Amino acid sequence: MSAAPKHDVYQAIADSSRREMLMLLAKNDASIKEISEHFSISRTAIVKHLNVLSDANLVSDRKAGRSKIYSLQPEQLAEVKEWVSYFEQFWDNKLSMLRHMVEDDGEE
Amino acid sequence: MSAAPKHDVYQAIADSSRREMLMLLAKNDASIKEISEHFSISRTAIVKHLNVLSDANLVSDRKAGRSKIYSLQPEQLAEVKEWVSYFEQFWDNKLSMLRHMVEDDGEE
DNA sequence: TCTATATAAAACCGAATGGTGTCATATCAA
DNA sequence: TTGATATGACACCATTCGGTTTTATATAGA
Repeated sequence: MSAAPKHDVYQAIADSSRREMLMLLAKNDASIKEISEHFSISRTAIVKHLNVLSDANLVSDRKAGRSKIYSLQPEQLAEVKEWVSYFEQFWDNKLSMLRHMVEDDGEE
Repeated sequence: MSAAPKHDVYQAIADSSRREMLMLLAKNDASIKEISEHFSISRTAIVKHLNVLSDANLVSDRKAGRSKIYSLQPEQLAEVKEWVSYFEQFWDNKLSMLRHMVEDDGEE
């Protein structure tokens, strides 16, 4: 039922600036201007990155006066987690066993 | 000490063909030809993808007669897992708490 | 109303990406 | 040796990506 993302989450997190933006938004919601202050690239470039994150449903935004506030929407990251989890058995058995034990409550 | 990857792991897994290749190699080592048979794109394209995976240290290869056999080398995926884990608290507290408990043995 | 502020929108650019096809080389097997 | 097989190495192509600058619009406040 979730909107089909134009950019998928893997593509969205492929860029380190975008990963930093997600980390930033994990701490606090922020306007475009506030986000820009943490990076050396232009505001336009920031907005493009935010659009990619938005297309991948990793952030949401709301208007507030003349600013646009972005919020983290991390649910889609669960997909990445799931995918990577498949490989956990190859480097850490203890953890993947625990995961199986714990995660037995409503997976599809 | 690990060789500095030219392509990073996030970029490597951004492409769905490359993710499929990793899944494939998780089941069995495979030659370029064998891998190619699972995809509709050209062998040349396959090789390029494998080079990206190799640059990111996600696969290794060995020569065997006239074939080149690729193996999964999943250690670098731990980095992705770690990064995504930071966000787990936002959608699953139980798991991230457990992770902290279990993972307390030698994380530098 | 006027001005400063925050964002939007568009055109442009070089480099990287994902793909192709062609030709060359190495190796196995008759 | 010869032919088929598996890979390597190029050159080429269209599109996307990450970035820029410029111009326009909306809103808050004095």
